[in-house]
Amino acid sequence: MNLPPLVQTFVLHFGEMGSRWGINRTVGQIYALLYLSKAPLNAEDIVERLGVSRSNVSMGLKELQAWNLVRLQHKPGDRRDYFATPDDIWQIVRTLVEERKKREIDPTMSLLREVLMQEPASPEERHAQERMREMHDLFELLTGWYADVQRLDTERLVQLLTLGSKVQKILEMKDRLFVVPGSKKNPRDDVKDK
Amino acid sequence: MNLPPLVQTFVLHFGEMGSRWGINRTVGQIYALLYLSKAPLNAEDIVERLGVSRSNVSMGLKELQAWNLVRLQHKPGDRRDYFATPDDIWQIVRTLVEERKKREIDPTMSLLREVLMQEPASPEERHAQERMREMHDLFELLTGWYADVQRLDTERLVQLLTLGSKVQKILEMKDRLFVVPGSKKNPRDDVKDK
DNA sequence: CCGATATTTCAGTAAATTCTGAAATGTCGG
DNA sequence: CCGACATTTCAGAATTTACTGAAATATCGG
Repeated sequence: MNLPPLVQTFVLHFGEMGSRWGINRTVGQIYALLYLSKAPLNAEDIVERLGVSRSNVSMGLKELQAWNLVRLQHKPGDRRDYFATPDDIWQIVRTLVEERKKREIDPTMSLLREVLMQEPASPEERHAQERMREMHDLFELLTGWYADVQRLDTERLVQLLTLGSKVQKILEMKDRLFVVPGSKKNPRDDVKDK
Repeated sequence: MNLPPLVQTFVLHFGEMGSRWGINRTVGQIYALLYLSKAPLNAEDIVERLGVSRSNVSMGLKELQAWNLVRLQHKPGDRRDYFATPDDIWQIVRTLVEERKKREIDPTMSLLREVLMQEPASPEERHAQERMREMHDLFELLTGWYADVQRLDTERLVQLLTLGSKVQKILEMKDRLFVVPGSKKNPRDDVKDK
């Protein structure tokens, strides 16, 4: 491996982290390398820097492309393929979440919906179905939230995340401001909330 | 494998999904089984239902315990260990997120902080460091949001998630209500935002 | 302390995955 | 169409991970 020490540390770490996800070490390393690189790299560049075989790099790049995590580019007068990650890290996050949803959540939801249609043949199955229903509803809530938030532009998304749970406070404020006339919200209700 | 069809479908699916995470098939299956089960199960129960070796189950349970994903219980007059998942699915989510953070995000943040302290020895390293800084800041924002939200009780958390990005609307409303006196916000600013 | 039962450990094997080199395929300029 | 270069494919090798059975360890009631 032929990399500046600082880069190498990061690349090795992401190789290991990749293993903890479904992603293999080389793919993790390729991605990390591209992420840190100023200019796009071609396959041969990657081979030299990571010290793995050409075919391995080819497969790794193919996988990263399947995940929409790298962009293929070309230089004029050079017919090799160059690869880069998006400059905007938020775009990376969006892609990652989107792809994991597509591969993990969506199929699970299909399966849950299907199984929930069936008639339980025993109390045991009835209970199992209830549990699956809980999971289904949870995923629905989370994906609904995601679908909603995902549409925000980055600036607003950051705003929202920075707020965190302080949103609650604003909500409560809103509730106080727009009391339905006649509901006569009792100020002492606050005590209960504590 | 000796399971009601409906349960088996789910268990097999989670075995496969487990593989896509760092978790191996058997561990995924054990967890799925416990999740669906009404009563706690002992190791021998799991062996019978999944048709894997006793030692494999032992290791799998150990791993699930290390993840805090299962609770160990005992029945009076029975010295075998019984295992169950929390009844509250939100508790499960919280544990999962917490543990993944501990294993993946926290070590990555340490590494990033460490590498960011070093002096870049070349323009290449300087750029790499900038990229790492972006990642660091991103993670900081996300973990900050998480730390904040994680404290909410489940009811409020669900409220927040149900709202999704509608929070934005409320924020804008708040901004309009509490304009700093003298700032004279121009209504035409809205046009720019579009 | 003993025997019965439960769990864990671990060395060896099985299985799955990752990686490589060589060959095949694709693509360009001339 | 050819030759040079680029990329992909793929069978087998290397490595890693998962799994098993047997032995070791632990814990209980008596």
